[in-house]
Amino acid sequence: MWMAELATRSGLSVPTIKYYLREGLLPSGTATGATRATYDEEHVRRLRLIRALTDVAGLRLETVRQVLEGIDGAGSWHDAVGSAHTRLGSPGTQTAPPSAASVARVDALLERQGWELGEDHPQAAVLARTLDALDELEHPVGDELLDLYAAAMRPVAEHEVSSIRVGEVEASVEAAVIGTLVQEPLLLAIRRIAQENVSRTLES
Amino acid sequence: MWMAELATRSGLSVPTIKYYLREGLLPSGTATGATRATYDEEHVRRLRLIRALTDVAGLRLETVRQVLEGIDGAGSWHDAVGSAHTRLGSPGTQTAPPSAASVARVDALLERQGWELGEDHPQAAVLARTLDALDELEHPVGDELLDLYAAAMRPVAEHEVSSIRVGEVEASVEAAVIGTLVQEPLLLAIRRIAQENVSRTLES
DNA sequence: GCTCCTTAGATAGTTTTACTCTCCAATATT
DNA sequence: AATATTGGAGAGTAAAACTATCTAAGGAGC
Repeated sequence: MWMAELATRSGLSVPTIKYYLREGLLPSGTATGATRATYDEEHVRRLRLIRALTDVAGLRLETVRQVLEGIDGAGSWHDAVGSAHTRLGSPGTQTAPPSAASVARVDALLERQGWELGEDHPQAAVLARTLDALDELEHPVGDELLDLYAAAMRPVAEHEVSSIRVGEVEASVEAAVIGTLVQEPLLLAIRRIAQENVSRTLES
Repeated sequence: MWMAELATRSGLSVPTIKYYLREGLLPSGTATGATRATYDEEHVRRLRLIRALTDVAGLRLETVRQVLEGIDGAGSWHDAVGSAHTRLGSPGTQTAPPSAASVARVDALLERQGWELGEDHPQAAVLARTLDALDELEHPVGDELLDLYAAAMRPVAEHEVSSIRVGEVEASVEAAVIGTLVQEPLLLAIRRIAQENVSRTLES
């Protein structure tokens, strides 16, 4: 298909797609001359993934680019998710290093849960920095809440990982990123709904 | 304290604080003349909350402003969280209305869980739109995953809500917003760490 | 072959968000 | 009285994500 069809199929404008090509988010089509190129279903899928990662998961384009590079270079679920997590850092703009106390608390959590993580893992840093932020707000969270979160996420993670590992590795690498990033709003929305219902029950 | 001290105490620059004042994110200090005003601890707290909501929870300033208005006007946990959720919509930029099929699936989920929610609740819309997005990515999620998420979030929500209701209502309204929004990265980071560990276990 | 239309590729312009800077007159401080 | 700081207002800036324009080269229809 040509550019015009790619635009209608993906629901994006031609200038936007050109912009994504320039930014390295979308691979070039197959050139059929100096001013012509054809695109395939893979390009449509890629565009839909880009929009899901920006609109649904709330990632910035630069982060999307790095995540996509990770997809293209990964050889397994573990690779893909690890790569995505490495690029992600935090959802916000935090960059300051976490306090030693919070890092120790995260290490203790991993120890209690029997979880292993490489040195300087970005999610561990996010965890520690968020603990710092909550302390500064005079709203510290206890280890029991962290353990509760871990206990809640363990079966979720088990189901999510195992449900993806049925297909072949190549396709499942993309599925890994979708399962991790695009499903996040699902989990958060359900948490918020649950909170409101608990709150309503206690109120009356 | 004066502006200069407020700046050092909050870690923000004077122009940034002036900007927040202009944008209605921070209430004015007590004027002691035409060109002087004093600020108190409440201002320091408010600034720290603003930075946590932007840097940690990833909210835009306009959303922060609406959430803060909700805090100031709320009379209970339920009010505060409900107001925050109303302003939030989705983390990304989604605005299109969800499909009828997804809305029906969300209604069925609420029914199965015994949860009630007002008409057109924003989190229900986020849920439905995310289901649509996952369908378009040819990565549909089943009702069993939604139920698993709900089962995982139920005890989490119960703990979070009940642990806040110990103090008086006034202060707990702010705690409600912090507990909901600022703790989100904690939950997501722990989910990602859990996923990596499950993945590592299955890999070897 | 000729005309018209679309396209690749490049450059420049726009919009939004979140600041950051500059002024000015009025105070405080010294 | 001299100097420094502040409140308030307006303009300027930087980054992100598009959006528009331009040019020359094809290709499609006649």
